[in-house]
Amino acid sequence: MGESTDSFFHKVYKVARLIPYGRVTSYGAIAAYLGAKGSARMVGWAMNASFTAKEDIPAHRVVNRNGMLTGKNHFGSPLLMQQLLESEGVEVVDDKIINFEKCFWDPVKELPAQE
DNA sequence: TTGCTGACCGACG
DNA sequence: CCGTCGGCCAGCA
Repeated sequence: MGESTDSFFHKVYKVARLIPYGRVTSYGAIAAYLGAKGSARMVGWAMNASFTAKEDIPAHRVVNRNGMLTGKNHFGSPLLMQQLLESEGVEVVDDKIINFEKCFWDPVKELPAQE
């Protein structure tokens, strides 16, 4: 069953909403889970559009593979992304997540196969 | 319609 | 270690 009635963006949002509180994942991990490993850029693009989405998307829980807050400039304030993460107990220093491996949540491992 | 661009990633020298 | 390049593909002028 897995029709493609859902757009790629919508699939990205669905996964993003499943990221547990206090955990983070990467653009590439979400792309890989959706079976489009090479489309990590599209995940970032989807996050950019997530602000206009009707539902709340925890975009601050999505960082790049190095655990760096590369998308911080797309939040209202460049400090907002870090503040949101720290409010969840995620330590951030110099735009980089401390103990990234520990906070990392991999949808490919944590979630069942995509529909 | 064509041709950029982009919150990425991995490979190469 | 560092810079650069190709690939991926949805939006937009």
